[in-house]
Amino acid sequence: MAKSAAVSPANASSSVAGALRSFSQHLANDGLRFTGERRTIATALFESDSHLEAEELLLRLRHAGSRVSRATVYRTLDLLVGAGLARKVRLGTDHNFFEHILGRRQHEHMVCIGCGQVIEWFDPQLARLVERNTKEQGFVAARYTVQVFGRCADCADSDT
Amino acid sequence: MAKSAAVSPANASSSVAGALRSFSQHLANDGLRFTGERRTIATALFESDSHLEAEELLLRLRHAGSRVSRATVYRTLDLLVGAGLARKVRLGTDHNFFEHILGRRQHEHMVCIGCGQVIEWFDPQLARLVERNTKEQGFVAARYTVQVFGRCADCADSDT
DNA sequence: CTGTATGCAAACCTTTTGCATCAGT
DNA sequence: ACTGATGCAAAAGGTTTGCATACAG
Repeated sequence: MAKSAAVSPANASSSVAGALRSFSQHLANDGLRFTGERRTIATALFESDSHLEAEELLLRLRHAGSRVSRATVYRTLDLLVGAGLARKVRLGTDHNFFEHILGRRQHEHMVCIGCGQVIEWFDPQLARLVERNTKEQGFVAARYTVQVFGRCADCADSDT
Repeated sequence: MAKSAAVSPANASSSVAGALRSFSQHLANDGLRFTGERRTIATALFESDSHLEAEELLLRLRHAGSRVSRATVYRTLDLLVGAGLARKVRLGTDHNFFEHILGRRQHEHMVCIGCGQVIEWFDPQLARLVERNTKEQGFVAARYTVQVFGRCADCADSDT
């Protein structure tokens, strides 16, 4: 699927390049190196159009002929999160998902407990609501996540 | 701390009894047994005034002289969640917390990344917001959780 | 009595880590 | 060259499971 220097999501390719540049700079700022493995992993995440688990990402890279190790995948994903270029989210399972942040506004997830489908949603009022409640406590929020579990339209229909 | 048939949170003792009754009925409905271990574990959770990890609960029971096994603690906590008497929440760490639902309205959590303190909060608009957004997708929500991470008032102050 | 539940310890699974080797800068 | 990065495999840590034994209904 993902070739070495893939072209993929056409309209996103320029932002992928920009994100890689940004990642590289973040690394340099911290005296860290922009290695081939890091570029490969970051690219795979940036080109993915939704949340991805570490194992799935590793599999894709392996299928594409890359020899990166599982450890490096985890280490790099953490670096991406630290650089503010990705987000780590829990969706009810026992492992994490990662999703890049490429100019998309923050969104939350609805997880269907019937078919596993994940729907992204956004409500401008949510941030305000969180802001209001944290401020009330003198709490300085850095980030927040919302997960809704239930049944999607299709699965709800088949409930008779 | 928690004696065998402790008196504890005075004002809650009657609801603890009610919750135990409810648990017992749920079990009976499913052809399951209300064993001594299940009563012990459920009581410990019901008497706890906030979120508790399985390991901490096990420790408390052991200190109180109980011989329940870790496996039974996990199995029983899951039963309680299934019975709608408890909630399993993730607060950023790699393990779950459990909190009983004894007539308290649903609340969300703010976790301080400085001192680990967890603040509970509630906003009547939140449920409406979630409801509105799920309905928009034809999604039937069963439950939702919100976690906010940041620095509490004290920790924010010590940031210079 | 019958079928569940328990305890124990081993298994699981994702994520992390130690260490020798490799490669950016 | 210097120092950080990688791969491998083992360790970790919370949670689950298989199985023989022990009880609730």
